[in-house]
Amino acid sequence: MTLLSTTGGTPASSRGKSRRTRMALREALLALIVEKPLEQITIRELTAAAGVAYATYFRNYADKEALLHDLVADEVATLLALTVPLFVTVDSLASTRALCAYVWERRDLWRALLTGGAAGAMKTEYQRQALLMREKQPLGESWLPADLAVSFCVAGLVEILTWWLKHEDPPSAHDMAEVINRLAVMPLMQPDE
Amino acid sequence: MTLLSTTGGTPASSRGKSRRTRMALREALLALIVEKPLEQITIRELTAAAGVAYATYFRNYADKEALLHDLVADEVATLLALTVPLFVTVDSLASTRALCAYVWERRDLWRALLTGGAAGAMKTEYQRQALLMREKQPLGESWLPADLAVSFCVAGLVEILTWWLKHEDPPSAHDMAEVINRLAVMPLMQPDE
DNA sequence: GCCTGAATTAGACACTTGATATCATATGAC
DNA sequence: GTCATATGATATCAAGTGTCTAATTCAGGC
Repeated sequence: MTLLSTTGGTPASSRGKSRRTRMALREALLALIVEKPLEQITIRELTAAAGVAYATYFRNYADKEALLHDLVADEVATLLALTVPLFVTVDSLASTRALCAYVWERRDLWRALLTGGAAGAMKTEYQRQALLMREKQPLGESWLPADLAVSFCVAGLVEILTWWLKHEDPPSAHDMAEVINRLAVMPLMQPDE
Repeated sequence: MTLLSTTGGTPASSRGKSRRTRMALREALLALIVEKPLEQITIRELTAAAGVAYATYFRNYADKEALLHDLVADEVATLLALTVPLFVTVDSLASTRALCAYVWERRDLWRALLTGGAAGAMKTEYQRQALLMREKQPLGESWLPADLAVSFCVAGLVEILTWWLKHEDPPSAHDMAEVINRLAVMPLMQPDE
């Protein structure tokens, strides 16, 4: 079920020791990224938190950005799979509720990724994957350019979800689905004249 | 001791040499930020591009972030003054057109700030100032929380403007005003039932 | 249970960069 | 011209990245 990182460089041995190393690094980064952006996290403190030697980091990742990208890309793929139905289904509100339910269910993870120092990377990767998806499955004609629609929708989604998970007394997933639908989904539809 | 010559706030020197230094640094940063984010710009390369000594940078700005913040805060204040009318006027579309006309008129500046490495700082500062503005002039009750409305609107505005200025064959300001109004302004209004 | 190769460890190392300090020089206001 | 002030040029420190080497550990096949 878990999508493994698709970092090409390492041979088939990625099931042994180095897999555990990478998992430890990912979890350590996830814990650190909650409080500060990547630039303020040193590789030394990251490896210390993961219980891994400093030099080992560079045998698994080329630089500091590579690990964050790995982590973010995997999780975004899951989120994107729940985002696509918003626009290919007839009942968009139901799909939006499913999306919110999932985010709420894993709110610890998404709070870390969205409200912490990975927010920028999240939006960038989300948009990148969403634009790739659009090319595969082109939507019908619309009153606004398709890539603008994608960029706006993703940016709005990230913004609203971030606000939600940052809030100390957060509204229910049901209410948030209403907000998302009204702000980031419905406005993209063809205006009926 | 004349009040006029040594006006409070900035020392009398801000009309002389150091003013020219700061202007040179701002323009150099503006040129460099087009291609890469602030983290990848070294102060040594910045001062070289500005034609000033390395140490001089720190006599004018506390650290690396200060210059970018200075630059961004000034321009954002101008943009925000044109953003507020979108929500306090009856004819929001007319205000949106004025906003777009201004951005188009100064498109070189805004292309540098929005499509380059300052995009993140732009959004952050735009939202920060907009939230301050909201506290001074509280809007009426709405179906969604005021701070979420501000965050979403600013994020959407930045996203759409960025797309516009990145585009090689950009639509007219008039058309973009229509898009902005439909995506980032109207959806926030009270739904009529 | 042992062997073998791949991965990790630990430490030192060169290099880049942010930020500070010092002193001589140049500039602009009066 | 004088004088306060800003700048130029340079040295320096601290911190962090990325590389390298040799010794060590570990997983899995025999």
